[in-house]
Amino acid sequence: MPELPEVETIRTYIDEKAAGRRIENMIIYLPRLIKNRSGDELKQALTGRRITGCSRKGKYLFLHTDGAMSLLIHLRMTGSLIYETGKGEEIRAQRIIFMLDTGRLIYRDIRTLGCLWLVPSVGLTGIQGYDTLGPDGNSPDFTAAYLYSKLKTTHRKIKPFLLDQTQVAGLGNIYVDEALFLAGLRPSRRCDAISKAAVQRLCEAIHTVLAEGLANGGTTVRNFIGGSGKEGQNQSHLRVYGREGKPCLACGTTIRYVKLAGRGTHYCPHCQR
DNA sequence: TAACACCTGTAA
DNA sequence: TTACAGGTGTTA
Repeated sequence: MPELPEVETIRTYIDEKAAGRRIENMIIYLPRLIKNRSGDELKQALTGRRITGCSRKGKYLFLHTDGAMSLLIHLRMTGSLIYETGKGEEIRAQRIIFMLDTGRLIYRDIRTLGCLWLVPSVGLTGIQGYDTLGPDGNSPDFTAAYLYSKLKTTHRKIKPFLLDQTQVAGLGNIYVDEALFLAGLRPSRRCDAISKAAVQRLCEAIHTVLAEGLANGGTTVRNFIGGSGKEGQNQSHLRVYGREGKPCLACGTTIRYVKLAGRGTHYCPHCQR
């Protein structure tokens, strides 16, 4: 479920449930998900450590421990984290289980595209995608002035630019389509051809759609996600994503679906220019 | 910058 | 059977 609002929803939940818990053992069903260590090395480094909290940057989760090393997690397409107490049913597609002093933390992932890394608890992680993240799209650092300075120097199309995590972190396919609709911009618009006024609208639109997603506990599409206890509610608030063939909520024009930069893309041909 | 690769599951 | 899916790193 992984764009910024979904990852942040999981972060809140995990921070609440797992902070203060001690890792007593680990069951690693799929060690290849751990990208920079063997399963045994991960187990060695984390067993006996206490989880001190969970933070997030972009779409990455950082599970902090009281030891020298901590755990960095990227959920990719279908990863999720679940905290369980008691016996419980076996969860489908569980890939790694952290047995805690109270309950257990389960990394679940249907498509197994997710990534976990053992990283230093302090300082740079050495993980390229993480260390090079741009400002979070919902942070005060992500301003219209920043965005304009980046856009004016590149001829890329705006949608792939916004998906580039080194420019702005946390946006994915859903929230980019939603933000471009709110800003009235075609996904194929060239970055250097967007006016200052439109950049202002786009910056505000990004803050708006991320805040909405967060307020609604994230977006849940395709029932197999679920995960962190409860599903999000933002799917019923989407304006264009998944609405191809349906009327635009603003003007009634049929929402169009095209492929852009390899991603399914939804827009209103009348409202977005 | 586009295609492909990594995977599994579901819907057309 | 095929296309597609909330992502991203590598390769042509």
